Amino acid sequence: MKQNSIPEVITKNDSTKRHRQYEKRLRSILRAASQVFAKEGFEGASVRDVAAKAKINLSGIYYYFTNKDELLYALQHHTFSTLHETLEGRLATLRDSEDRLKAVIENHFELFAGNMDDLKVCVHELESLSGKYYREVLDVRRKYYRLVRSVVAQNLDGRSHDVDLATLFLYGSLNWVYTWYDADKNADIRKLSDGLLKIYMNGIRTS
Amino acid sequence: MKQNSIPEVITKNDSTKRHRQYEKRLRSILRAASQVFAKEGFEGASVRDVAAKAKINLSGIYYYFTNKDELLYALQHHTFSTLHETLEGRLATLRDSEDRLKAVIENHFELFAGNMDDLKVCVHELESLSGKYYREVLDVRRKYYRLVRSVVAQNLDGRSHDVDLATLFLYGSLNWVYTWYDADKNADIRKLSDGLLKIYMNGIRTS
DNA sequence: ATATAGATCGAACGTCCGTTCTAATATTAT
DNA sequence: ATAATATTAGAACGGACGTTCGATCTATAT
Repeated sequence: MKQNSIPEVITKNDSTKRHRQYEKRLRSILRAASQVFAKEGFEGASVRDVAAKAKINLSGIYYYFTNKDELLYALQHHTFSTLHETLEGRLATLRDSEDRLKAVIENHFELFAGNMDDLKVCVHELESLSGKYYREVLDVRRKYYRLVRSVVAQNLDGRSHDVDLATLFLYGSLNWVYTWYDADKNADIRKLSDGLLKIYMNGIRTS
Repeated sequence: MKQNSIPEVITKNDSTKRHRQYEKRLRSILRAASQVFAKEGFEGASVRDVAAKAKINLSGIYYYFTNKDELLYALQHHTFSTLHETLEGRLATLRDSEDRLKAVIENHFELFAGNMDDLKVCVHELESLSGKYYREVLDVRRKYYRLVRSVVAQNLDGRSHDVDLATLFLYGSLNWVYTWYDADKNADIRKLSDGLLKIYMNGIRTS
């Protein structure tokens, strides 16, 4: 039943009991990998740790994934794709430029709050892959970047800001969150979103 | 001649030839470590790589540093201290709140441009140390954070922003720079500083 | 019930890593 | 010159790591 080397691409909608078991295991491994990578870093984490957390034998991992890199690849590809897709979904119904910028920020923060480990691994291990894996993840990242950039550009319209610079500053605020966010202290995600939106739109001068 | 286990704290101003040689070697090792850690990540980098880049024997490293962690500690402690000290120096003569905020941003970006590897290692390996090493670096980071925070607070004065949130968003923009900065493309550091200052102060709405 | 393919497991291999130990060399002090 | 000390060098250790392999177990199909 083992399929493609790229787990995202599910071959057939084979909904046998076996297939469902397979997918369940695969997801549980990815969840374990996400937790371990987030805690130890990709290089510092061992496949043995992932196996232990997923309650599977070490070699069992290699039945589902061809190597350690592919674990990170699957994680990053899936998470960045989700980030991009959910944002596209939100933007589809919005026309007002400020609403769209708000959607960008809320989408990022809400997805982060719901998948802290995933987002942290994505943001912190940007350079841990290489070759084909790296390039494919980079493609998705670029798609997401372009989408965010287009929303920023729409808000900038006519003003003398460098679009990429403005986008990257926003990116920084969004991505840095994993280093300080505390689920207890910063429970209210909407407050974070509003705070950033206000500052980014109007600056810290306005109240 | 080997001194304290914490290289920052130079014991005596022993200016013998030997001592000067010792310090030179020590700095060359730190520079090598900075380059290797920036490229491979702290966990991914090997002490052998650092030794090779510093053109010293592997065991030579252990004459100057007690272990690999101490290399990172020395690097981070020194760089964060510098960041803090240079900012304090700049702020000493400035009273206007916007000027002071500008100093924060310029200080960070200029120091980054001049020591890309150091800053990257500092920002990217925030969690790679533990125990005493971690705590001591954290102390310096906190000092720097408080200083930046106080400048932000001064600019916020009376307005309904959360001071920590506002500081952390600024932090994000500042620290994220290592992921995208290209010395050729973004040669003009002052342009970066001005761009961020404008956005952070006035938002993207104003031209 | 038996055959077949899917899934799990235990054990091992080769490699690289951080660190240490001891000997050798270079520099300074007497 | 000789002794003392600072520094470098080479070799090795024990352990952890990613990965592989063949055996074994399990579920499905006939």
